[in-house]
Amino acid sequence: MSKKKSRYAPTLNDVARESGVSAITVSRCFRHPEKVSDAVRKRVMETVEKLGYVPNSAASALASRRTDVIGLLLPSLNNNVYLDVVSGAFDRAHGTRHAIQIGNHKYSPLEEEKLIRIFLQQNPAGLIVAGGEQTEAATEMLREADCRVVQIMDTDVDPIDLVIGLDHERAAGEAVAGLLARGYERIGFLGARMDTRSQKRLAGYRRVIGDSGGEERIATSPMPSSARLGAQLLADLFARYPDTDAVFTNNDDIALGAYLECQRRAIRMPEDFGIVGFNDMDLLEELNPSLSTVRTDRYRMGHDSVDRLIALADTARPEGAAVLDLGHACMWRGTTREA
Amino acid sequence: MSKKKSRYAPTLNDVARESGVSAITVSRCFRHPEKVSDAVRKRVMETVEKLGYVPNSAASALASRRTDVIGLLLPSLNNNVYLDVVSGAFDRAHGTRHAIQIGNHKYSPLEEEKLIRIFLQQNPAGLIVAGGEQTEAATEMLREADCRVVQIMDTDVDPIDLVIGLDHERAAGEAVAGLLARGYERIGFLGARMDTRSQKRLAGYRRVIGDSGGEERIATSPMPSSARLGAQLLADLFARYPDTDAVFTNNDDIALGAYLECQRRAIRMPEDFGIVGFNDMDLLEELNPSLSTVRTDRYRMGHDSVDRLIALADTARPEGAAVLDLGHACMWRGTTREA
DNA sequence: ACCGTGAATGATTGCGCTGTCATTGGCAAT
DNA sequence: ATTGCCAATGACAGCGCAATCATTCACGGT
Repeated sequence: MSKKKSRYAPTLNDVARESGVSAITVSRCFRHPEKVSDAVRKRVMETVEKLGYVPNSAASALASRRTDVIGLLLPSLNNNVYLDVVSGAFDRAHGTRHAIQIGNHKYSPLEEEKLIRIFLQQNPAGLIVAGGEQTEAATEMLREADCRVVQIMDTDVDPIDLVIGLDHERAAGEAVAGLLARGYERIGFLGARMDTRSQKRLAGYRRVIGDSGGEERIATSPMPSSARLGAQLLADLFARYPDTDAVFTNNDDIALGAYLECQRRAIRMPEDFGIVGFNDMDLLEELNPSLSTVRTDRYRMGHDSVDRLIALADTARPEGAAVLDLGHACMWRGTTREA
Repeated sequence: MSKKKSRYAPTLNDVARESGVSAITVSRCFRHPEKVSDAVRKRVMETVEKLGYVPNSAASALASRRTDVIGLLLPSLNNNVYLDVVSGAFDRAHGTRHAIQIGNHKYSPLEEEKLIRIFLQQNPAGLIVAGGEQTEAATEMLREADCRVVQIMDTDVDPIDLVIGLDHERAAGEAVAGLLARGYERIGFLGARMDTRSQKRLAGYRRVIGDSGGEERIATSPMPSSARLGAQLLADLFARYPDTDAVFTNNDDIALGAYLECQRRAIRMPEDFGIVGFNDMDLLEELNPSLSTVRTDRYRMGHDSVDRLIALADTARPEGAAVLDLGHACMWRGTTREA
């Protein structure tokens, strides 16, 4: 046993010799099992078990010009929203031969373009990109890509193969309309890290407020979301619009901050003030009163996009791109009055 | 030209031809830049830029029997604790040629063993494993592995190359001792998902309670942590020990649940009841009163383990394994009295 | 008996890169 | 001038696998 090298790692050839078949037959047992007779496959698989053979993915990738890697490009890893996506993606990939490779571009389109180039160069089995803020070059690469691409989070992006997301503008609009329906009249918007999705939520807020003839009351910050920032934004909003009686927030972190700021100011919820968050993080349902919010199914976005990519792997680009709207659900809970 | 294919993807040879050097020299510019003269390297790198060349990692891995992948084996992806580790690991790997490959074994040692086998077979640049609950076979594989292994989270594991973590038993003991020092006398323990780390925290609780001559008051559940479960566990504890005046909890989710249950029961914190959580999730500092907890540096565990692995890649197993204790910090905040 | 058919299996080749060893040439010490 | 040495660069082979094409063989229809 040398100090280095897992030297006895068996190869395809070892398995083939041991099972009395040719190497390619062993290969087929993994890649195209339907092309091998049951008897042979069983024998080969027993040898595989016995020797502890694990295919060398580098060799496989080199020979077939195709890896089993599904790339998952995200704008952040500091956010529960994306953790849910990751979790769904990994759950679906688990037990398949596919691996998920995460890339984090930190909301930088240039960084994203770089990652897309690197990922595509490795011939992935598929690619999942979050959000539709790519550079032109990146979009072009995705269009030309030799693998299927799933765009997640938003539905209103320029589709390539498949889009799985929701309509943030509509979801926000519905939440704000729900506040109006519940008798709140002077509704504000709190938002942090105003990326495109946040912009869309703001647009939904504006549309509904505009339609209702109400006044826009907006407090935003380019900083990343946090509860602390949420409290500051609400304080800011109150400073400018003291009679605000409800807020719709960009996400649940901000909502929690606003919620706690209300508690500090002894503002009664839902009687005198309403809050609606966005995303439905588990924790916040437990508060008293519990937080009203808009539920989005991030787990399923991750899960289903991997599911579709596995199904679509090795297929040609479909004629028309499909858009899967997973929708949303307004969860009216304790921080808003009854309708 | 086939119907698809990132067709003009340039290879090493293209770069070599274009720069007027041999292929191996281009290779060296990437793998061993110090062995190439500055002039040549500059010229080659310009060509690389010009052609948009990206090395084919499969070919590189096959030829060198070494990938640039650092495996990160985690017991869960539904938990902020591990998200922080992931985040730190990705941040450190960003911009290097190394990629992080996550594996999620969902607290199953058998699954972990399988993942370790698969990962090692790909000749990773390094491996990070969380927790010390491996099967014997898994431990053996890690010991024989042809790459450096970093064990994170705990410090009291049987070390292989490098351990980066903290002493959960000690941290818990300190937290409980802190509660005693703050005048709480009938202290309970709430715990969910009693994995080894939770067991260690429980052991720390027991030690300190035992030393103080107090009575053990323990409510645990095998279920995954959640705020809801925390509330239930506290209710359970009160049912059995109505005079409990403080709890140390397994983690912050449980602590939040206990906190909210106290609010529902109108129990005053910190006067009549103390709570100390574990992990220091950002959100909970914002509560009123803010949650006392034990801060642990998960981000740094992820970050530093990648950092060390990059430094140690291609080195032999060191003689003595090193243990890096990142320590912890008891954050005495609003849910506990002054000392 | 003959052929055609198709399922099962095998032989060959090369994917793109890097380890190894060989070669070149410049320079300091003799 | 000669030697030895080292830095810089190159030629070649082969990593482990799968695409491609070739071969074998059983079987049913005529």
